[in-house]
Amino acid sequence: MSDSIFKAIADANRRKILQILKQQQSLSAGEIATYFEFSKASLSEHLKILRNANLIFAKKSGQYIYYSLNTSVFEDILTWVLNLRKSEES
Amino acid sequence: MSDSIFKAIADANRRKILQILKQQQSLSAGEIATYFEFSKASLSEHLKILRNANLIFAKKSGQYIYYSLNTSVFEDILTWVLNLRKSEES
DNA sequence: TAGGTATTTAGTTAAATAACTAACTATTCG
DNA sequence: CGAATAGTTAGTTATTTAACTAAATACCTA
Repeated sequence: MSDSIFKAIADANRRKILQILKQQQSLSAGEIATYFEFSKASLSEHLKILRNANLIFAKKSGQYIYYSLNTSVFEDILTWVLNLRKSEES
Repeated sequence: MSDSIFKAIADANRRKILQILKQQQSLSAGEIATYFEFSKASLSEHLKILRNANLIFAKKSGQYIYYSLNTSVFEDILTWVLNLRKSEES
């Protein structure tokens, strides 16, 4: 279970990106940027971290790159949490 | 949903502490320290971060402080993950 | 009370992180 | 081709984080 996932979701802005993508299905980097105050370069860095953690997909189409959630990776976090939550079974 | 929880679980050593406490129910700081290479002062800092995030309980007994998991807080993380995982419902 | 053990706090340092601006790459379209 | 747009990469800087050692606090026991 990759450390990069936990690092990725440790940042509030990145968690916000995930929420936005949950709601909007698929958005270009520029569209995501409209939700934030910081520069596009900063957003690009956040997207890279989310991509490296496999939390989002990127699909290039023309001059745009569309991002969407990779919901399957959340299963891993889920498993981790459930394991700690349950009082029996190691 | 507190940022401090995500920050707390972002560190691999702290996640290891949670796993150890899951298995052992309740351990003193010194007992937890035997699982790690780093100093007791460093461990103490990690425990403080986990305590501030409400992920663990501390109960003083004589000269020892016993730590245990606060499993109820994992419900919050669970809710967060489930919300992102499900494809409908915002 | 003095000495020992357990743990935390204070102060420091090195490494990691998040932001910025500027420059670069890729694509579109006149 | 050349300009405009979208996005990333490079390089810098300030802040945060995780570690260390040393000192402080708290409790126990002879």
